[in-house]
Amino acid sequence: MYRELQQRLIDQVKEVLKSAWDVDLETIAVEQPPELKLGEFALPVAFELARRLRKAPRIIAGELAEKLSAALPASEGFAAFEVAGAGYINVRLARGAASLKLASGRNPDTTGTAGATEHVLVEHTSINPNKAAHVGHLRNAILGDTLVRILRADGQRVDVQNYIDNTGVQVADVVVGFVHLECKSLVELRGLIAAAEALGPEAREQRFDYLCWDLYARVSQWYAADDAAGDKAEQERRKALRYATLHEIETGGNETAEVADLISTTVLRHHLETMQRLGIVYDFLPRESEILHLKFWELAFELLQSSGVLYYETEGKNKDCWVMTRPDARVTEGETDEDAKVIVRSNGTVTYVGKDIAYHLWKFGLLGRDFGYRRFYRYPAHDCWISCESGEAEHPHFGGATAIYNVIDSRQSDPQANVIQALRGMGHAEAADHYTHFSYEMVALTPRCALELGYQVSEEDQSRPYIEVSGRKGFGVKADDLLDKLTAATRREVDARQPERAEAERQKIAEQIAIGALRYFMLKFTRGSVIAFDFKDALSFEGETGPYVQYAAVRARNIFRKAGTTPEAALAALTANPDSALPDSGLDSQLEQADEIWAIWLRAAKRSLTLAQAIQTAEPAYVARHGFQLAQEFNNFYHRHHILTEEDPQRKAVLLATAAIALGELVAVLGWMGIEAPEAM
RNA sequence: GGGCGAGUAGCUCAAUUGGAUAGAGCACCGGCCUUCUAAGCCGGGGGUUGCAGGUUCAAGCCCUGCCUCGCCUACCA
Repeated sequence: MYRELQQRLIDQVKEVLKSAWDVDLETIAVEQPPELKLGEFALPVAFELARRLRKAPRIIAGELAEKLSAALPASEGFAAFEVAGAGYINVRLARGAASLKLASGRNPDTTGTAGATEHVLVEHTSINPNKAAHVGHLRNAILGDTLVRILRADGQRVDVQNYIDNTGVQVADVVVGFVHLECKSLVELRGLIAAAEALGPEAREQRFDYLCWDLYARVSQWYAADDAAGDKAEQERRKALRYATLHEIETGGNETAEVADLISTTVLRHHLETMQRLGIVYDFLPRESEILHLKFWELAFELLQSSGVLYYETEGKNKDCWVMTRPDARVTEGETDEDAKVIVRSNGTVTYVGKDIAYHLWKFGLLGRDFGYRRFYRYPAHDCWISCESGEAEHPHFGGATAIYNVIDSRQSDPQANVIQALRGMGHAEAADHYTHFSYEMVALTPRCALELGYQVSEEDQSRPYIEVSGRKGFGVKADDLLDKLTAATRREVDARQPERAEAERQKIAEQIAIGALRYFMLKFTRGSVIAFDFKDALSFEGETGPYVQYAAVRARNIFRKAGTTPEAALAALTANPDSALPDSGLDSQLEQADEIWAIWLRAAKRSLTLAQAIQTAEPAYVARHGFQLAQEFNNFYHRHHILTEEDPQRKAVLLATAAIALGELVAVLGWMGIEAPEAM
């Protein structure tokens, strides 16, 4: 609602400027005064006009305020226009009227920026299926899932994809590990997996993706051939084995490929289970194996050639390669562009970026070919599909999106830019414009955390603020370990605070709080900052944390339970009495007198503004902050006003309605972040 | 060398994208549980926003030049 009033104000300011002074301004800055008592909007526009109109800002502000006051009557919700400071115009809302609107449910989520016609495709998680998920993958999945939730809250149609690179070198490395280091046959591997699965989810360390974690690190070490048997020749032999294995996997139809498929599929299932613990689900899992076998690249190659995006290099270091000019390249006429991006190598094989271009043509429905589909994983509410060469006859259609978001860390910004450049070069400007690389910085470990986990940390690394996580080195915090640790910590608290509750209930609450803590932790940082992970911060449940926000919601719920009423009834009671909106009546005067009560209504009114900002800037941290601030305001309100013992019925009605609005807003915002408000804490 | 990101309180981070006195959390110090749950509330100290210029009525934010750190920049995927 705040957003709509802000837009109304901007439009009116433009109109007044035009009619009174014949001034056109592109943008009108609107902000909020530093203190709530000064008003809800502040216009600094008079400063901008001072020179132009040859008048002091305060004079202009006074004249403008008067004209706005006449043009925007109280019936629209604006109560006063006041000149303040050196020339600001502060705008006050009619608090009672605004609150009544909110109480009657006129506070839409949707921003109206995209509309329901947009078909959005969000890709996130995309973990190489060769080892257990770690804390870095959690940031990706939580950011991606939250993006999906806020886009859906905005009314957009969103499909969620998790890309699976099941034929890449990372999977090949684990295949080399099982086949050549562990000397396991396909049959033996099947037995090993069955045995590991039979131990159940409690035997974390024996779980297959955990075994792969260790093996992957061992293989990476083994390639270096700096062990006893190793020399230069041995190193070459091992490297050759690596690429031969990769080649067999890419080609398919052999036992090596079957081993790879078994490994990647098993690990993938564990990733889906891990993410499901956090409430993260997917609609479709496109795999690289199908991009290869269904010849997506061959089609894309023709399109790239005919559009002139790719050209055959005849000279220089990229001789005999098909290359592409980089987006920011400065190419001089007649000279060889040595900096060009190689898409097809001189041996005829295609690079990762090439395959990615083909895949993205499919995403926008520009390739002219589709995957086969079959059901792969069952969620309580829906099926998750996976790509295959020829699948089920009846299936949903994925791809053909009008806008896409790729949640991928900032290290991939270069290849991402290459894909966008290719789309643009092929004449798909529309697609390129709606391609968002949702970029974020990595999660690293603090040196203290690394030492705590028992890793060897060099002197140099110890002096750094953080150390990069590395799957190759087996260096990192596994997602399930972190979740287990968090849940154990929340469970101890819940056991102490809620001893009378049943075991199953306590466990459920503990898990909800653990998820709240983890998801909020990953969302509170803006995308551009590296998260230096530390158990001390992640296991904190006080201050700016998920549990803090959850606790505020639980407190609000307790009020209604003990009062024997519901939030809906409290809001209905408020709106049932139309006189309450009049000045000097209960509602308006109470809100005027108590900024800490009004603060909650105002925060609730900013719902769509927050959503719009979060979407426009692709920054979920705005949502996290909005939730935290609301929780702070609610806790403040909670302490100052004791609702159940309030004797004045009119006053009690306002306080109850305020709690109702706070609760509704807290639950909604937590929902955007994929966090539940527990029954008790 | 080029590209991207970061540099703000002791620590971890914000700052409505150029606006009023740069804000939170943690840590530290001091108060508040016979109350709708203290996973909470109130108060306190703590800042030359990496450095130097510039643009502007107004700069943490924009421009120029430096400094420090991280990532990317391969016919790896």
